Amino acid sequence: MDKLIIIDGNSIANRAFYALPLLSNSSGLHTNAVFGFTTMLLKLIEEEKPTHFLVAFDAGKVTFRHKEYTEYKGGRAKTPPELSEQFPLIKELLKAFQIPQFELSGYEADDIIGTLTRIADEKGENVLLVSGDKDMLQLASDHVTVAITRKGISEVERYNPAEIQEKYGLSPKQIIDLKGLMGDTSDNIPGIPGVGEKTALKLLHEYGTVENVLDNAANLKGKMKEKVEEHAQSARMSKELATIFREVPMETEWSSFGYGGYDGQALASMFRKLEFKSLLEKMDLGASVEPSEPVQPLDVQIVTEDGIDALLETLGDSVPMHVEIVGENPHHSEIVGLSFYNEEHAKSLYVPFALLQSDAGAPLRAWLEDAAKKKQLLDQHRAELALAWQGVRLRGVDFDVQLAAYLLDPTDSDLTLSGLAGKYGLPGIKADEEVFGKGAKFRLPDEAALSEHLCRKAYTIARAVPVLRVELEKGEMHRLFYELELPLAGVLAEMELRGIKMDAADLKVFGEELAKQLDAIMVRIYELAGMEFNINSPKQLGEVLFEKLGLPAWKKTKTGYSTDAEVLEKLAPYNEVVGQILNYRQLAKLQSTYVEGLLKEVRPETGKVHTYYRQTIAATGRLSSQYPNLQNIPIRLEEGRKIRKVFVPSEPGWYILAADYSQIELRVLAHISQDEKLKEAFLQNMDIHTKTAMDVFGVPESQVDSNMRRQAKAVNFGIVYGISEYGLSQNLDITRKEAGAFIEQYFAVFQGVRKYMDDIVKDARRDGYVTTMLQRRRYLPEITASNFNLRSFAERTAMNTPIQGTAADIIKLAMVQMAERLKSENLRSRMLLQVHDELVFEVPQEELETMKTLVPEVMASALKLDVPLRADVDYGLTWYDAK
DNA sequence: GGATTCACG
DNA sequence: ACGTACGTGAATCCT
Repeated sequence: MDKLIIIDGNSIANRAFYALPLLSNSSGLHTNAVFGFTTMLLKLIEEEKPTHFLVAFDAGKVTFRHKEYTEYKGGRAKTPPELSEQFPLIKELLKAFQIPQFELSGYEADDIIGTLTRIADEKGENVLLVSGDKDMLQLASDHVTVAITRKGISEVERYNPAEIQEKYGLSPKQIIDLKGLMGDTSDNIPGIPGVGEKTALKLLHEYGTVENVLDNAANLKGKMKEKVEEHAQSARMSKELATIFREVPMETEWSSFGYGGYDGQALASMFRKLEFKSLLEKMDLGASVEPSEPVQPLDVQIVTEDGIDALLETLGDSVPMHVEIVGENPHHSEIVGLSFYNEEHAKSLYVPFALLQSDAGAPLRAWLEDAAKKKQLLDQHRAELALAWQGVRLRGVDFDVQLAAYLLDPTDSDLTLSGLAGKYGLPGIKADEEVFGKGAKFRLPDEAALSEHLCRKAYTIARAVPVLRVELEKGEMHRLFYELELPLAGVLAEMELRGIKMDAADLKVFGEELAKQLDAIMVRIYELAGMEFNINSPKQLGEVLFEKLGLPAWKKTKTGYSTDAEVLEKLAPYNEVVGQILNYRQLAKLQSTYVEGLLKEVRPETGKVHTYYRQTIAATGRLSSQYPNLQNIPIRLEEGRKIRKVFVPSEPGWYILAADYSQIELRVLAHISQDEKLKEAFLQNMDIHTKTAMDVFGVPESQVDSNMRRQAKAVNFGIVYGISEYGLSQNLDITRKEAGAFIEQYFAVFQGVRKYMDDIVKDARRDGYVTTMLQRRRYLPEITASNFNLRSFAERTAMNTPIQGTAADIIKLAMVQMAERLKSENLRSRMLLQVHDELVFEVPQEELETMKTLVPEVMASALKLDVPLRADVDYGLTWYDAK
């Protein structure tokens, strides 16, 4: 038997658009409605296996309904451009799916659908009608099932006449009467004012139709009677408007809706354009790529003991390769094996890790360590760490696919090979998840499947390298890549492998003291609250504070009361318990994250922690740090700052030396904006917040008090973050108007900064991206959004990224240069940590004097700006003392 | 796994 | 009218 699926195109597109976050691909095309539409189509094809398929769209703006009622659909918000621009994409998508589309000028999709379902009814063919609009229920019949989307788009609720009867106690036809009485705000259909679904249902259960309700108005009572009598005409018209017209004149050949499946090639190319990577993979369309890149079966050879010599010969002087590592933290992970691809002979080679580590593997290990043998990898940093822990020092990497892809789009969250293959039109490759499974289900497959997959990786890297190389050139990021990021990867690995020594015993003692204090505070909190509860649970805490103790709740989160520090500080005067909770929170944080968290990461053999700097995470070009994060060790509050006392030199008689840039972001801003006043402040080496206070408040230095300086400092922060009145007012706890006055006053003085802020936003709109001084790039597709919030966010990002990103460029330069200097000057001092604007070293006593000058000198001269860069240095026996 | 909170620059 | 300061990672709770 035939089965026709009809989709209410406009309705489903709308549903998808509002149900999903505003996705966009890297060229700024919005894709959320298309994505939602696609998932729905795939699901329907898979689950329903339709023999016939059709999508109906509204055509034109004026329909016969407007002639009868000019207000029809008036007051409806205009379709946002982010959605309008997706309709052509949806239509293109449907072509790839080979699903017929239907629209007729002067009629809405509803009417086309109404007519088609009538015809199907008459022919006795089965129809599944999919819409987001409950009005469609009027079309349900023995042959027509109506599926209405609910919450989001993935789920639908199906209705046949019996189910409508069950849920509403109405027949499908009575759905029209329901709307006649209720009206519909979204279509501007009035109905009877004051009659909602409940009342309407009650009336219909009693009287059956609108007409009958009106005829029996006299039997109604009180207010209801008045309303019905007064709006009788409105109810009749509303019913008429709500009635789907089922006699649209159209030529219908049932066979023209026949569905024979989608065009895989067309769909794959569509998904690539839209960057629907997950769908490409899920449908295994990654394989059906552009004709220029057909998937080649690989000639895989698993290398054995006596094959090593031949392998080395095949590898030659330059080869794409892959190191398969299991585990998140490369400082303790397992290596599965290595794979290589030889372009010339189209040969793939797989080396199990055990072979590499055996005696027979020695020549290959030497080859890996030979800097003259060039290698191209995905994530050399990770490979280098994992291999180093196994005693093999990887050298000679001259291209890194992951690092390159990060520079091309630092916001790309999927820098795996299968992700990049989808994005850059490379031959398809399975996602690791598909081969290994994930979480508890992770398993290595048999060696044949394993070697095939890993060799496919090396092969994909081979295909990726030339593509990414060209893209880097196009974006003028080749120097950033070859001269900065690639060398930096090696510098980072060196720092991380070295690790930093911790006094674990001392940390334990600190933790024991914390535990005592926490115990005491906890007892006191229970006493003051009059009950025991989990202080760590914001939910329970909220109930205690705002319900039991009745404190005023003024800020909410998605799930309930907010209990963050800002709220608690305002509540502190009301009840002693609040201060105790703040205190508890502070110490609990130290205990769990810094004492227990750090102790877990200390290597018992060496007493060191080895952080893992991530070079491809932050959208601005900064590094991030994991396992443990050593970029957020407490410093602002003395209690927490004490944690820094356990970071000590790894050798007796050595010191910790730390140097941090002074106001690097504002100096960068002075340079980029060329603002005369700001440049002058730094050229004269003034305290920038005091100077800002003088200029903003118009007073001499002697009259700047600490409060004025504090406010000026907040304004400077705001400037760097991409200022908004609202943000500044929140930060300073002042009104928006006052914040606005500050900002205006600031810009009146720093006019070059104002011009920069205006220009950078315009540039971002024109180009779709912003760049740092070293050409690091960040795309901002939402800069043209019609949604105020999204657009504002993108504008602030446009202002902030060149500043934060250039500062990141500078300290990265300093790190690479510093590593070179330590080596060239035969210094024993070691660079250990980077904290965004600070570098930390361990230094033998006899090098203290040298390093005290060298480090600030290298940092200050890393990049030449039109204002001086300055780094302050200090040293001591612990990180705490190097302040 | 999302939400909340809080540590850093 | 709209309602967020920019960039991160980790611990904890709870659905």
